[in-house]
Amino acid sequence: MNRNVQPTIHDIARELKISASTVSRALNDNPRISLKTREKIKAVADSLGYRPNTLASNLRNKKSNTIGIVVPLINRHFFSSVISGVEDVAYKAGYTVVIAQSNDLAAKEVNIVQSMYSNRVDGLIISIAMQTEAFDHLKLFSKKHIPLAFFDRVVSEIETDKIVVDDFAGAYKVTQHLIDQGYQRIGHLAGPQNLMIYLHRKEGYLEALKKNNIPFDESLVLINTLTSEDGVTAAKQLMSLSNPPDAIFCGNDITALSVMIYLRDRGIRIPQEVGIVGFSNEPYSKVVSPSISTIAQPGFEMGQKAAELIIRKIENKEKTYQTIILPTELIIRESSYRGK
Amino acid sequence: MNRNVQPTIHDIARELKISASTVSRALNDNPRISLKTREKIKAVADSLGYRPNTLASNLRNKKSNTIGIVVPLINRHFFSSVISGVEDVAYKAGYTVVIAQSNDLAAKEVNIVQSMYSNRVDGLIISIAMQTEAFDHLKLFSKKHIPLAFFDRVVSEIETDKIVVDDFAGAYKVTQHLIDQGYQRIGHLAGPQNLMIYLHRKEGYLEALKKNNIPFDESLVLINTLTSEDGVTAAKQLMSLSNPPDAIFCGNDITALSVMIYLRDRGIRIPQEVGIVGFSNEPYSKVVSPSISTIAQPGFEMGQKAAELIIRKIENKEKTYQTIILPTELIIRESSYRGK
DNA sequence: CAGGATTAAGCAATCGATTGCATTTCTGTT
DNA sequence: AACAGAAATGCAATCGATTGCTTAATCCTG
Repeated sequence: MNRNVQPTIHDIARELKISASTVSRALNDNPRISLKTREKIKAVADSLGYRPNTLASNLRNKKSNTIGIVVPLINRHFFSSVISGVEDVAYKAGYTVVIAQSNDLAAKEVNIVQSMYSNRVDGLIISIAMQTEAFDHLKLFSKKHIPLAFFDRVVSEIETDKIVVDDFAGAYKVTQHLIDQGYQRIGHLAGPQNLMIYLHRKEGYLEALKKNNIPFDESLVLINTLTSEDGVTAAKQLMSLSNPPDAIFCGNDITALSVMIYLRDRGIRIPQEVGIVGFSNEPYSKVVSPSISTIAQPGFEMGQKAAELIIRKIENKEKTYQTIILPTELIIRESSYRGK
Repeated sequence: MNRNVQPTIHDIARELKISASTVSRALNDNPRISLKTREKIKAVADSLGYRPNTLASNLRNKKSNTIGIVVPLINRHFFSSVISGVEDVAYKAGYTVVIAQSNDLAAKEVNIVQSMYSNRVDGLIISIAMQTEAFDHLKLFSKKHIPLAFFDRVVSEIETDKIVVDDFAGAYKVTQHLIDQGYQRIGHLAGPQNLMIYLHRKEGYLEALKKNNIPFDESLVLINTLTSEDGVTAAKQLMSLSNPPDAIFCGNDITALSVMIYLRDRGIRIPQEVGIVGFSNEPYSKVVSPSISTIAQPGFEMGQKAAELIIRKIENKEKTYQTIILPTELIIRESSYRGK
């Protein structure tokens, strides 16, 4: 009954007894077609409810006007902020954004990236999964000269655009802050050291200790995957040391929160007895009690920058790669402030 | 220098001196092609680094294997959870997810939806913008028989699949809870009444009052857009009444939090003097102090359900429309618990 | 070993939009 | 009226994968 079919330029052409090429040109406002016919064609297009088939256009033009973005987990404030930033810029520039989440699984990441390649995305923005340690799926993009940009969790062995925050400086700042507050034995929950961000955070921490002549105690640094549960496990381990820490720099706010709750439930006063700082400034860190000191990362801006960079590459306005290091901001809150 | 070109089935065909159709069939494991040639072809495909061009395939098959999802704001826990759920199911079923955010602007929503149509998404999942009041852009989908599903913020005048939570029951439960706790004058911050969710929440609230023979006082119900700022403004207005409320049912957790902070800063004790409840169970609601009582909405599950429904429609396994009403859960926390 | 049955593979059109080159139509001039 | 030159439009191939219909190759059996 109902015509399910979607009209094409040929339908418009038939209606007006002209050729499809004229219709195509008219709809693209090509001056080769007289204004009069152009208007006539557009009127018919409207009346038929014509909408260009982007697929066909993309195939012919070898351009999908699509940017892919791969994140470990969409449902995470930092990442959804980045996506939001990418979408914001991409939309304004006429690009569609395709998203996928790796769930921090290397295997899924490989699949996703290959599927994005098959979908012929014009560019790919990615923050790699925790487990990812082989990069052939990503090298494919650079090999084929398809623009690729990393953000946050970057791969150092692939030369391309990168947007990161200054993790080292952030970690240094936050550690120095703990020291300024009079904390003496500062522990650190670090993330997987194959990821630069966590390595840099640990290095910033170590550097701050060194600058302040605080001896490094290996037993105070624990490496795990920084889940909520990891935080509890680590807190248990740290506090059962014969000489437990009086402050803990957690690799992210998720562990900072779970560590804090664990300590609180054990009757340990924060920040009086133990100081806690996190990293990332999750929305809840500001409103929990005590509120959590942390390092703010400009997620939305990272997304915007990543999108801008990749679009410049796609449109060939830029040839050279750059690494943009965005500044972080130390946010001092209750969990580490003893009024000094 | 470097061949930037991506090999096609024709390249494989030329290599083996066979026809492209055979290659196509072989790669799709069509039994019409002998196992021997199939393997030969796959080997060559591998060695050339062949990846099918999904664009071409989609054009020919009139199917994009893509599902569009439009949300007001990606960067919002409930919505990113839904997206995550959609992505989860879609990925497993071989679909790509295209996202866009309307920023709660009707005009942007219209643009996005039209662009998704042009991109020939196989189905569209959407939660409409607050301001959206005309629905021609969405009717386009139902008119063309392209599967469409609403979640959360649905349009009642379009008949299609819908996934909502039981806002009425949730609001009833949470209001009844306040009454059980001994609160007598219960105010309500409501959202725009053109959106069913907010209308239903208000109705659930009214019904609970009625069932408990509590007279309805119009001055206790304020309608706004439920931003953080709206919460403060509303709290000010409510508390300056000659007979202010002793409890406030906020239309979402965002306003619940801002109302709570406003009251706290004015020295009003929560829950002793004023009880607060929210709606949506944002991640921070559990960890703020006092923690906020709220209604949990299963965002991830909504996304999964929406994806399942729309995929069934896309693949023609289901003809009839359904409205799935997911149950909500009342989570009683400190902000409204006086130990009764 | 002929001839039908079976198996394997190729031809060419198709999806819808785009574009280089060719053709038609119009305009103005002598 | 005829014609050059400009203006307007059309033809047909292309992008890469798919598929109905044929054709070619191989097999089997009397």
